[in-house]
Amino acid sequence: MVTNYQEAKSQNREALRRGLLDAASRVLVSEGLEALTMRRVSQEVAASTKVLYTLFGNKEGLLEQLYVEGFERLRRNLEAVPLSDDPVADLVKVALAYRENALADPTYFAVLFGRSVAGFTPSANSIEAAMSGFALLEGFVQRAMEAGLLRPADVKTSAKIVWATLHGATSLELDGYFDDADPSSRRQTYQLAVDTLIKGLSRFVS
Amino acid sequence: MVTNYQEAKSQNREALRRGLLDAASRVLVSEGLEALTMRRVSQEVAASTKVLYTLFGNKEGLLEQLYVEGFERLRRNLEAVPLSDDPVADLVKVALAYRENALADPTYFAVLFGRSVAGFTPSANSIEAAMSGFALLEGFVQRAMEAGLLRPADVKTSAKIVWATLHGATSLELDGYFDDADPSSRRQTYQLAVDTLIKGLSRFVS
DNA sequence: TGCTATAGGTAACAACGTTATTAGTAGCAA
DNA sequence: TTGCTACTAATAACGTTGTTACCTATAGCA
Repeated sequence: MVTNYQEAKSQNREALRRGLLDAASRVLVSEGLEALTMRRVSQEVAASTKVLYTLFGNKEGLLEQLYVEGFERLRRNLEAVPLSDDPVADLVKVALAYRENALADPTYFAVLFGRSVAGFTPSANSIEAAMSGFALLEGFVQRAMEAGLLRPADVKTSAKIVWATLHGATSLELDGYFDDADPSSRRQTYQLAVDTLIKGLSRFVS
Repeated sequence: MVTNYQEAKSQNREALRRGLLDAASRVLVSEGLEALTMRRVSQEVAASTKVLYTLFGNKEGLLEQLYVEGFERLRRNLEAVPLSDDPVADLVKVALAYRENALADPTYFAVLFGRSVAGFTPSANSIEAAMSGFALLEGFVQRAMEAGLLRPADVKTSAKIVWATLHGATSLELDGYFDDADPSSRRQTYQLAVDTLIKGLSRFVS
């Protein structure tokens, strides 16, 4: 039947797409962004570059899929944070998870937020798909605000402020501007940034 | 005399270097990072690419000079902030200037903070030279802290936290994640981020 | 006037993204 | 089985990029 054929074909396509994306991820994480060439990725799966072009269109298309994948990984890592009965403590935990996610795979972080990846800017469509991680952050903020722990304000704006702080501290550290002696003091700087942020958002000052 | 000859030669070299760097700046600002090729820059000054290689070594050398130039521009823009007798208000003004600097020349911002500019990572030497802008920020923080307006803390760490907030909010806006309806609401979001930061750092809560 | 050093132009090389051409394969109908 | 159609992938090529080997020319000096 035609439908089954089409279905099987699209399943094959999906499996192939997934395999190619994983190959690209492997190259990206283990060899860096410079090594992520069409030839390198295709040879990773022992095929020609043509496969990449039929499935992703061009390199920008491949990068866009990696971009979406990177945001999914971020969301999964933020979702893995266990909830307690203290919304503010949970917000701090998710803040730390943001940094951990970036430090675990810095090259992915570069795909998500490195401007200037040769002519790559994610489509509005991809950006929207990527915002689910932000929506998650927004949930944490809303929860703390509804519990009366944060000063009443527009939730979306407050969440943007939270994201900006986490993102700025993480970016500067990854770019080497927090090069204190040891890694633990960098972690402490991040911790203090989060503390300051919470203090600024809090209804009561401790 | 040898010294004069050498001096004249090095002056010429310096003038030439400056001219090439300005040409590269023009291309970068007006045509974007993709257009910044060795051939494009050399044709901007009607010369061959060889000149760029004798003066900068390779493309990474040219990017490194643009990196230093970008941080000097940032420092100049931050220095242009007029001082008042309110250290906290001045800190807010310098915070706004950070954003303005980035929005004025986003491509320069990409050179400074875009990871993944094809294999470009600034040398430790350049990073150090670039930190003068940060030192300036540190001065504003110190002034406000010594006036008793900010909660006593390590000045350098507090300045890092300030920088992280400004940088995060600016980066996310430039990357298109603050795509509210109009630009003025983006400015307001940034303003609120700065307010929250100040509140978190303040000794007294208003 | 020659000698030396060095800077700059030309043309080429290797690697990259991309595509035109070609070959092969799977499904379908006779 | 035998053609026909659609589509996929391999190959080889093209244009552009960073880079360099080779050559030329110019400036200073004896």
